[in-house]
Amino acid sequence: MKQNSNVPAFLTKLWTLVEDSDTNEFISWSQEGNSFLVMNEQRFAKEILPKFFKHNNMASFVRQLNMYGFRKVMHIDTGIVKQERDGPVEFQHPYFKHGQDDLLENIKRKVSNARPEDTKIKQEDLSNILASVQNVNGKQESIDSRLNTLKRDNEGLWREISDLRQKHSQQQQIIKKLIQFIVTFVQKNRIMGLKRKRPILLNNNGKKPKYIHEIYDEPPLEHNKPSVSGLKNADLTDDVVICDVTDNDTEITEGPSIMDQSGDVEIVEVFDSNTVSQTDGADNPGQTNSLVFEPEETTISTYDSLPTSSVLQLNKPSGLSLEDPMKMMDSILNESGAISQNINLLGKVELMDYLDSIDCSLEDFQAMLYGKQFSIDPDILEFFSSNCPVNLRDFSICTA
Amino acid sequence: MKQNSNVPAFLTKLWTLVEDSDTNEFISWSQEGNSFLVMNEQRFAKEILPKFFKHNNMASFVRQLNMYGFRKVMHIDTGIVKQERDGPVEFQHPYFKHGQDDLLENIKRKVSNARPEDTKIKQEDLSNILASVQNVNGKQESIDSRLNTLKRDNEGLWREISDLRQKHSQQQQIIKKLIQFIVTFVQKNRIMGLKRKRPILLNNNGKKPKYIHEIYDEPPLEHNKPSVSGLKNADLTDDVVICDVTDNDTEITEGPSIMDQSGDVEIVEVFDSNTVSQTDGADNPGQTNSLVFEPEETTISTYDSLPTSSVLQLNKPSGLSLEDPMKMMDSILNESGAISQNINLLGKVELMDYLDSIDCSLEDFQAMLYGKQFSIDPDILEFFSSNCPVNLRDFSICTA
Amino acid sequence: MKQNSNVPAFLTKLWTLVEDSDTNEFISWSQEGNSFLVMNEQRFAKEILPKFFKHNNMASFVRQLNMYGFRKVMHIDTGIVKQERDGPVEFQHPYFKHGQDDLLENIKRKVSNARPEDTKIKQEDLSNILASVQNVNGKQESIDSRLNTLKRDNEGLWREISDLRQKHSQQQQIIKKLIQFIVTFVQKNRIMGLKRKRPILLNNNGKKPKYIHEIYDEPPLEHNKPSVSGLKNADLTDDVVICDVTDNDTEITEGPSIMDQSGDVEIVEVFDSNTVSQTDGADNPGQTNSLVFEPEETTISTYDSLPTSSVLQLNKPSGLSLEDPMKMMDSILNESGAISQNINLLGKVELMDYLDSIDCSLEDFQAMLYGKQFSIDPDILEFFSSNCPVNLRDFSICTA
DNA sequence: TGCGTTCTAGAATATTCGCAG
DNA sequence: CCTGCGAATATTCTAGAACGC
Repeated sequence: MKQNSNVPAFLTKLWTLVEDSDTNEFISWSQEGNSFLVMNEQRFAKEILPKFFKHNNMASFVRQLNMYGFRKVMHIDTGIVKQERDGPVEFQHPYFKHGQDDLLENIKRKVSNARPEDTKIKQEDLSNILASVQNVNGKQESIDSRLNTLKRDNEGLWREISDLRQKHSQQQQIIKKLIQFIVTFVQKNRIMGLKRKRPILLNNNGKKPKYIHEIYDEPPLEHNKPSVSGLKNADLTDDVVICDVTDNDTEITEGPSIMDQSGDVEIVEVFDSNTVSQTDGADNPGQTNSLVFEPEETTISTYDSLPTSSVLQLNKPSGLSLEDPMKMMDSILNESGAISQNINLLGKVELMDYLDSIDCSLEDFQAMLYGKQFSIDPDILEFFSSNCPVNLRDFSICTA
Repeated sequence: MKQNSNVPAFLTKLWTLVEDSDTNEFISWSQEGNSFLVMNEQRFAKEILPKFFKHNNMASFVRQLNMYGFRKVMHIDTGIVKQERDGPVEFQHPYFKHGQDDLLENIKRKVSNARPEDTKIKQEDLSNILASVQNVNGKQESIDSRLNTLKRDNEGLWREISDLRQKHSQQQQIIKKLIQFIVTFVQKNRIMGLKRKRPILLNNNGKKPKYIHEIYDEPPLEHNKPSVSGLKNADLTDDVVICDVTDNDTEITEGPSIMDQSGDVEIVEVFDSNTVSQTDGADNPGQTNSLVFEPEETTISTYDSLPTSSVLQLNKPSGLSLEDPMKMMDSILNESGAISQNINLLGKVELMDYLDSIDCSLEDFQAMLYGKQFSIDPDILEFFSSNCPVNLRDFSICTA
Repeated sequence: MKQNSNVPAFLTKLWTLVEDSDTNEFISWSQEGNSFLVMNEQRFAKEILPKFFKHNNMASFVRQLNMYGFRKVMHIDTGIVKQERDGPVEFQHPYFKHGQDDLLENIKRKVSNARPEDTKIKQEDLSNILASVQNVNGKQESIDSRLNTLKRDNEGLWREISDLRQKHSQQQQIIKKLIQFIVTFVQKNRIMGLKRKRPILLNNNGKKPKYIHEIYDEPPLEHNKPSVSGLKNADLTDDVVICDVTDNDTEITEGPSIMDQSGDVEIVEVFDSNTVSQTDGADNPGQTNSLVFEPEETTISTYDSLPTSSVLQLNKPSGLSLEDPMKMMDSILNESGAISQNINLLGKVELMDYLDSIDCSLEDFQAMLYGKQFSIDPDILEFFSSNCPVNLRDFSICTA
């Protein structure tokens, strides 16, 4: 009995056992040769098995058969309680056939790996799934807290933005007020100063009171009407009347006296504004005009097209016109789209009328006046000192 | 007779039993061959069954038949005639037919449903849960990345807001400086020009009442009418009335005297401002006052309550007062709560004293000059009315 | 042999078997009475078992024993001495004891509940896992919606910020324009008004070149000194010198001619500008220049120390100078880094040239009215130059 | 590690019991 | 009472597992 190759001992022993004719009394091939029979189970176990194995238990033998894949062949009479001896026990295996010992090597012993594949895999799956779920849960908590953080963050952002919006709005208000103020101020200033740039008519008669009377008592009625109706002629009723003091010795005499005190030189300019040039172009050289007083066209082009090149503006006489600021303001308004209404303030006919009248008196007044020291209205000061309860600390200007 | 394959013993035994001609006496095929008959139930159970099974109970036999899906074939007379008992018992099964033993393997024994329902459901559940968990995991990754994106987004937002805050602060600083500048500028300008708008009292003779009468009682009424055409004719009666001091030798004489001292020209202003009214209230009719020089109340109400009706402001003589800008600035400050300190600059008593003194000379100075009506350059008006297409609605200034 | 209660047949049969003294040859209680012995296994199986069971297999008997929890009692010699084969087989069960048949009911047959333990536990796990997964799913939906909400929120925030940015930019533009405007305005105003504030020399001879010499060569030196040393005295050398044209009949006569046409009064100003000094550098001492027109150094230092005491400024005649606003604006521009270029506008040589020419005419004009020279309060200048740390680079105004 | 032995358990079928219709 | 079926048990075959070699 040789066992070559890697065929388990049990198989070779079994093969030998079944082949051996000496044991045919207890164990032998079936007739078809594809199975074997154990005739007298009890005697076989007690007498034969011990010769080949370490035991005499039919059970152990059967266990081995099962372990190698042998199956018991069921008989119809199985289960019948036979008083006498039991019928033979038959086992078969696809690779256990008579005369074909070479098939034995195909018979493999079973290994206990069936279960793990099934149940344990499920367990592993369960464990994995469980772990996965818990993992997801943990992550979810993290996500949740992060979400809450983000949510609070966003709320903070909204508050910030709201704050910024408010601040912006406040600034906008400030700017608006500022612009309003500036517009008004410029208007005022213009009324007072801008007109001055215009040619001043020397009131040859020297009778300013008289002139005033003329203006307000007599002529005013005349030039007021046109100014009410139209816009532009009113301007012609211009402003100031300048008398060249150089011609006037007495004045000159006085001037120097002042000059001696202030240490400044006197310059006597004779302004002629476009107004004058328009009405009395012959008298006013165009050059002078364009240089000093032609605010309209020149100025506009200057500011609109070259808002940044102030130098150029300055080089342009018209640029000096006080109309420029207004233009600039206009451009501001245009660009910012913010205060277009203010523009209208000046464009109104009513305004024109009013301004005309104001202009007349103001300019006349200023014409004679500039050069004096001004004082502030105490009331205004008081107003400012008492009318500003609001906290302006943002502006870190400290009062002495 | 061996039963290979996986056909249960019962089926093979049954098949054998029915086929066996030796047992035809007790059990045999029906005539059609699609069912079998048990003739002598009693004897069959006691004599035949034990030869094939471990029992001799017809009940057990029937139980097995039922277990494999066999059904008893009910005869019409079964329930009718009870006397005819012990008639043959007939059972049938779709796959139990005469001569077709190959169909036996289709006959399945009923099994307890517990297992399949249990284990198989678990498998399905496992699959479902696994898929669900994986799905959740996938979603979580998505959520996670979205969270991170949002987080970065928020960080960006914070940076943006920080930037905006900074820019706002910078703007605030700019505006502050601007306001400071303007305040200072206006102060300067005001000192120089603001006062001029006030009526100038001829200081020489101290005949303020006289002057006032001249201005307001006589001529004003006349030139007011044309101004009525505008909005507020009262406005046209404007601010300043300049009487040419040249007419008044004495006055002129006095003016220069002052001038000689301060190095300034003399201006004689006729104020019918509250200042004047305060000092000489009796001489100034309240009407005139409010009309021309009472900037505080009138102006304030005008600007504060009607910030948009600049036209009105302009038409109101008091509106023209350079105090308006200050008021406006004040309102700016008040609202923005920004530059309250600046206010104080003007509120000092020292300032008042100084201003008072300035005022005196200024008014004197103006008195000699004011008297002319001003008009605005129509070109400018036109420019403003036509050159501002931009929408400036943000600034809620409404045109009248 | 009756089997009461619910004790399985096997147990009662076994008990009977063991108890039955007739079978003591094959099966009996152990000496301790806590187990039973099967002496002749083979004979017991073939002779005894069939009498109680439907089989004669020792294996089936053992299987039943195992099924009811009986355990085989291992003998020390088992397996050691094979010769002494077929020694008695011993089984024991905690509730299978001699004389205590009442314990039998405690013996429970094993049911294929390996499943329940396994399957049911799995079921619970499955349920838990399933619930957990569903829970997670629910949370995830919540998170998802919250994420979406946040996302939309963030988008809104971005829009808000974009809006704020735009508004800020618009404001910035407005401010920029405003500053440009103010700069220009101040420039104009300065040219027109500032200069006037300076002492005007009545150029009686009408010799401007000559005038220049006079200013810079002779008188300037005198009043410059005080202004250099202190701040305020220079200011007192006020502004305008007004000459009453009424004195001059001829001029008046000419004026009215114009006036009749334009309806304006003529004003004659006497300017003394830095322009003059530049164009005629040799004639103008640098000192005078720096005093009057070189606002930079001197002015800057002045402003730093007294930023808040505007009152003082007001009280200081020099504070009236229009150069202050420029300085302030300059500081604004410098600090903001925005419009610093505008500053240069005033510092340019071209500008100077231009201003000079303008000044000549302007001053001539003002000469008659202005008579005093203005100077800036150095304190104010200093304040502005040092008190504006804020950066305004956002104002992208470029210098020419 | 693989194989053998033994004990025990799993699984399928078988037998029995009992209940519901 | 019979039929069909659930359920528990029984029987059989096979497998798991522990242990030893």
